[in-house]
Amino acid sequence: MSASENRIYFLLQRAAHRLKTEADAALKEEGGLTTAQAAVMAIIAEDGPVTQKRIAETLLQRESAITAMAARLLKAGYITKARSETDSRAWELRVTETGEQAMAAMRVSFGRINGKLDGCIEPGEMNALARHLERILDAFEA
Amino acid sequence: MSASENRIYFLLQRAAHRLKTEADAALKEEGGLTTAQAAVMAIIAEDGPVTQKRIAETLLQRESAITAMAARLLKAGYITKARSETDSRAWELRVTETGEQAMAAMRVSFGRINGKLDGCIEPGEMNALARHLERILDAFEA
DNA sequence: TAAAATTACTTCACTAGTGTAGTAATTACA
DNA sequence: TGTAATTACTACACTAGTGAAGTAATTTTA
Repeated sequence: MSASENRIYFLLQRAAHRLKTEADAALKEEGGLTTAQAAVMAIIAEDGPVTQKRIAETLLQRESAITAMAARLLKAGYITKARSETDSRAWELRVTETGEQAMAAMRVSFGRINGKLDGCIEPGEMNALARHLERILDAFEA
Repeated sequence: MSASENRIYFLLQRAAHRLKTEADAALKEEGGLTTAQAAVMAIIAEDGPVTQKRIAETLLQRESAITAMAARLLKAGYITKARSETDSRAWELRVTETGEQAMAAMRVSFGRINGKLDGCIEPGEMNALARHLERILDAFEA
C-alpha cells in the first residue's frame, strides 16, 4: 500500500473521525444528543413526520441502522413512532418536546465546533472544500 | 440546528462514511482485510515492530480500540504479538506472511477506489483538499 | 384477481470505535 | 531506595454502523 496513493482516503477518514469524536465530547457536556443522533433528529425536525426509509436515504445508511437508532431515540423520549395511516408497513417519526429541548441544548456546543472549523479554513476556501466533498459523494453515489 | 451552519461537518461525515462503505465492499471481494484493518496493517508493515500505543497515536484512536483490533488481526493470522524485551508492559506487533499476502491482495481494489477519487477531483485540486483536511486535523489535535 | 415482485421494516451476528475503570510494569523523586 | 506517578495495555458497557435473511403489507402483472 503505497502511502502516498492512499493518502487522501485515510486523511479524510482521520479528519472525519477526529471531528466526530471532538463534537461528541463537546455535546456530552451539554446534554443528551450524540452527533449521530443530532443528524437524525435534524432530518425528522425539518421534514415533519418522516419514514425510516427516508432517513436512511438521506444519511446514505441502511434501514437496519435507522431501526436501531430510532429505538434509542424513542427510549430517550426524543421522538415518537406512529404507524403511517396510508402505508401500514411504514412508521412516521416525529420530534417530541423533550427532543426539541435536547436539540436546543446542543446548539451552543455545536456552534463552538463549527466556529473552530471556520477558523481553520481560510475564508473563501470553505466553498471549495464543500464542493470537493460533494464531488466525492456524487462520484460514489450508490 | 441551522442546516447551513452544520453543513460542512455533516458533509464531511457523509463523504467519509460513503467512501469507507464503498471501499469495504470493494475489499470484501478481494480478500480478508477491511479498510480499518488495512490502516493498522500499513502502520505495522511500515514501522516494523510497533507498539499498540504507537498505532493508537498515529490513528488518533484510544488504545482500547487497538487492543480489540489487534485481537482480530491476530485471530485472522495477519500479525504476531510478542512482548517487548525492553518493556514488558508493551507488545511488539509484526506482520506475518499471511498478512503481507492479504495486503497485496487488496491493493488492486483499493487502487480502483483511489482512481475513482482522483477522477472526481480536478487535477491540481487534490492538494487543496489534502491541505484543508490537514488544517482540520491540526486545529482539532488532542 | 390471484400470484409474483417489491417495499418498509426487523433481527441477528459482526466490525469498529468511545470512555471509564482497572492491572501490572516502569520511571521519577524525595 | 521505597513510594508515588506514569505508562502500556485490558475489560467492559455502550453507541453506531454493515450486510444478510426474514416478515408483513403493498403494488404489479399475467
